[in-house]
Amino acid sequence: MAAVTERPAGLRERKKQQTREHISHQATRLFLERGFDNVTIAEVAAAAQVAKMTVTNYFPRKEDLALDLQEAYVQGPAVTVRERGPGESALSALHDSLLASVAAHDPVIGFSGPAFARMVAGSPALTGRLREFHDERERALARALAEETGTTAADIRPRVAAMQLGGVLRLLFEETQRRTLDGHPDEEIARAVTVQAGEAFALLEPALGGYAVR
Amino acid sequence: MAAVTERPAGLRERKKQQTREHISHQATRLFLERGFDNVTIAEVAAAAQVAKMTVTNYFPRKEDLALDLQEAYVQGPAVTVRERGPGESALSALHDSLLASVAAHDPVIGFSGPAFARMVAGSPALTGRLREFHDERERALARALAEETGTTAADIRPRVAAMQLGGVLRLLFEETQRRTLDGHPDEEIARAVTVQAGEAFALLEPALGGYAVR
DNA sequence: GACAAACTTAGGTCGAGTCTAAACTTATGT
DNA sequence: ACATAAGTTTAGACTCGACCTAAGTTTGTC
Repeated sequence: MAAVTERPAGLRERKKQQTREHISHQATRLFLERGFDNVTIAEVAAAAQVAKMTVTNYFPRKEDLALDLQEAYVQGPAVTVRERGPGESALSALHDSLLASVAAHDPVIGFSGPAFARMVAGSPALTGRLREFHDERERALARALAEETGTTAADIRPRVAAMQLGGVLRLLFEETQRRTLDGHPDEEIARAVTVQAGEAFALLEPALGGYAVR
Repeated sequence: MAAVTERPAGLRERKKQQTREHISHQATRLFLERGFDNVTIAEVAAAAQVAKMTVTNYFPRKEDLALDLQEAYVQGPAVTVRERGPGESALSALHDSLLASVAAHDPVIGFSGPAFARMVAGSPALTGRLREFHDERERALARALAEETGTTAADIRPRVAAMQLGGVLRLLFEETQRRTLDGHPDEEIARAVTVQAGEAFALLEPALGGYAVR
């Protein structure tokens, strides 16, 4: 049986990856300097020395030039739930995973630095895109919970659970961003958010502590 | 003391209101006929016999031409919580209010008819705007809960509660829309959603049954 | 080295959103 | 009733993101 995931990694693939990163890097630099809405795709293309069309080929939407955490952000919680150990609830798996990310100052949960936070907060297009990510994330989590608890597709239970769990993660993300905008250092934010995470997950405990225990 | 809310209702005000409704009516008609993304603002302006600029004066974003339920949608739950009777929890007030809206086939909670549901589902711009509404709604609800329980602004408790309560309302809205898209009659949908509402609110009962009791 | 496949490029179109200056309409003061 | 101020509508131009196409360039393969 051939390894399907193995990549030949030809010259073309490497060049594409390089071009993609080069464009993304130039774009991020410009966005942080001058704000997302004050930079046009044409300027990004000029800075990266490619055609406008090449930029939009790699990044169909302008927002994707600034937010390339999509995959990790959307799939993270669903993966955490699927990969948790035996005897563990979805709730505690997500709590543990979050605490680890907080301790590591993971950008995916909001530790993106003040400049990035300002860029996002200052652009309706970016906050809108972030909302889409939250939405997809909740749906991915709902699927993970539904397929595990083996209920029918119409059952609302896993969706309510995913809404609450994803919702708490979202609130803590927003909290991290807000404190970053206020100029607090990551260490201090990590301590505060750890406490808030404890409070928030404790509030879900009565409803979800016994749900989805493997 | 003069009644500040009283309006002179001059000719100018009346004409503006008329124009606004006329534009909105023509727009909705065109959108339902041909789909939101297949109608341009210029066409709406032509149908209403005004200048393009007049359309965008009244409706800064194109999506607002189709979604004029904003105010009721966003403020509804916060108002319900503020106006509930003594001894009642926020949870049960919202549950009761929702059941009444379901029984009345209220468009604001998703009973908008198949054509409207198709229009919304078929347009990323509209679903995105709806997400913004959900967001504002949750924040309005969080404010109502926070000012009542008298906690500090940094306290995460009311935000978690608003996330859970607003989230359930959102899930039930989506469920109503989904069933409408599937072609089921309102009566049947109302019965099914009433049951699901019971299940969903019951799931929040352990966490929120004793919270925000007036 | 030739050919096919994949990628990049220039140039154009469309539509939403914004701006401005001028025309028009309603309200107000004498 | 008239003049003038204040508010509204209008045409036209402009920017930008998104999409399309046809031609050109690079990479992979035989």
